[in-house]
Order: sequence, then structure tokens, then C-alpha cells
Amino acid sequence: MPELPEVETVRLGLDPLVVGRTIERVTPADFPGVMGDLAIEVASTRLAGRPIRGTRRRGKYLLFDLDDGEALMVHLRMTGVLTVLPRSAPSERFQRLSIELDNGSDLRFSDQRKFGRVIIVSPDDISGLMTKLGPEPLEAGFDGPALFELVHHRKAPIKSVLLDQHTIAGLGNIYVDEALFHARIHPLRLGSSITADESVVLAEMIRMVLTVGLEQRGTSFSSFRDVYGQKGSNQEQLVVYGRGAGQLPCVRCGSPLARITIAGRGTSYCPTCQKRP
DNA sequence: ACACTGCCCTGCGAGC
DNA sequence: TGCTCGCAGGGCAGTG
Repeated sequence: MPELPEVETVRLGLDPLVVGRTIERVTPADFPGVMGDLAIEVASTRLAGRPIRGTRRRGKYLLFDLDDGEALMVHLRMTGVLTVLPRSAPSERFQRLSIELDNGSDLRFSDQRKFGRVIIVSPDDISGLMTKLGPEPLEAGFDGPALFELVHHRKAPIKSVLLDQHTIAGLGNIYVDEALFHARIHPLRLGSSITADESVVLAEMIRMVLTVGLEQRGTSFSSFRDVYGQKGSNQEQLVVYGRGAGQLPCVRCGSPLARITIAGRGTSYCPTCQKRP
């Protein structure tokens, strides 16, 4: 599941391969809805001849800046994969879209579950995206007091609050479970119950798990691959995510981990280290 | 403004 | 062995 470290890993890999290139055309595969309501043929006409000026990431959104302030916005959702391949390379297994570039390479979008999207966005769309999302947790200014301000008035479980992209941008199920474990906070604790002192630790742990995830080039628990089709290695650093169902032992205290559902998401935690509310 | 639910989608693994 | 069925979950629409 691509979260901030995975999306940033993809962006870092793509940037040198696509910036400065010009789009020639867009070739559909078998999923007409991949570009939203816009027909692929229409999109191809709109994109033909336009340059890719740069790449940006906001939360889990990836932006390819075009001319005229427009951009191609990609969200990988659960199983989206972006690769750059020679035009002669065969289609990927779940390929949904191929953006042909002027140097003979293709930017390919593959997505097993058809949740991901590649959308042409206007300058207004982009500024809307920038403002509606919460702060970037790896940028300067994201600290204990800032986190406390974001969560102390919230009456939902802290896990739900941290998953809310309008509150903090880029966290998903994996990194939230990991951060809460390292901060020793039970995922069902209400946002309003988190103290200022706990916010300092939690903000630190959020930054830590994201930084490690980025260093490991992402978590490839299932389908995540980088631009070159390589797996990340952060799954080896995970200590709670995916381990609660089997009641595997807590790495800190040895007692069996537990698994519950919060906000419709599987949630693993240590009932001993993360005290109940 | 906020909280919560259901929907989208399909490969995979558990169970029979 | 082969089948069915539930699970995985990010974002959004709809409801309260």
C-alpha cells in the first residue's frame, strides 16, 4: 500500500527519467476509467506535445507538472505501480495506461485493483489539493505542539485521526500502526485524550517510521514496486503491522499482539505496551 | 465541523 | 484437486 515513503520513492525514481521529456501520446489498455471521466483518446490529444517540467508529491498524490500550470496527478491507491520502460517492452500484467515519451520510453501505469487514477488537473485543482490536505509530516514545523493542535479537539480514535489526510498528509495503515506502537499509544485512544507530552513522542515516532521507510525505499508487503520494478525492504523493519492476526509476540515485551478493526482498517497493536484508554 | 458507513475492485489464501 | 468466500484498504459520497 503506497503511503508517503512509497510515493516519494517512486517520485525520486521517476524524476530523472521523465523531467524534460515531452509527451507524444497516451495509449489505453483495458480500463477506460483510469483517467476519470476523461476518455483516453481525448486525454491523449490534450497531452500530445506537452512537456513534463517537474515532479512533486503532496501526501500520497504524485504530480507531473506540465505547461500552462496544469499537471498530471497520479494516485496509486492500493496496488498502483509506475514504471518507465522502452516502448518495445511488453505490457505489464495489470497495465492500465501507457504515456509515450519523446525519447522512446513509456511511462506505464499498472494497477491490479483499478483503484488508482491518472488525472489531468488544472491550476485550481492543484491549489485545492495543496490546501485541503494536512501538513507534510516530514517537513519542518511538524512537531509535538503542531500535532497536539491537530488532534486535541478530535473525538475519534487517534488511529482514525492519523489516517485522515485532511489532518496529516501521507500516513496510511502501515505507518500509523507502527508509529502508535513506537509511541506506546493505544489506537483506540481518542484524539482528545492525547496529552501534549504524548504528542511530542508521537510526532517524533511518525517522523521516524516515515524516515526509515524512505531509507528502505518503501514497504513491499504485497504489490509495491519502485520505478525499476524493485521491491522496497521496509517490511523487514515492521514490528506490528500484519503481525496481530497471528498473535505474534511483541518485539518489546514478548506478549501476543492483538488485532482489531478501526475505521474499517485492520489494526495490530500490543495490548501490554499500548495501554487501553 | 466532525464522525461514521458503504462502496469501489480483484488476486489470493483459508477452508471445505 | 477444485471450488467458494472473505479479506486487503484510500478516498469519497452519503448520512447523521
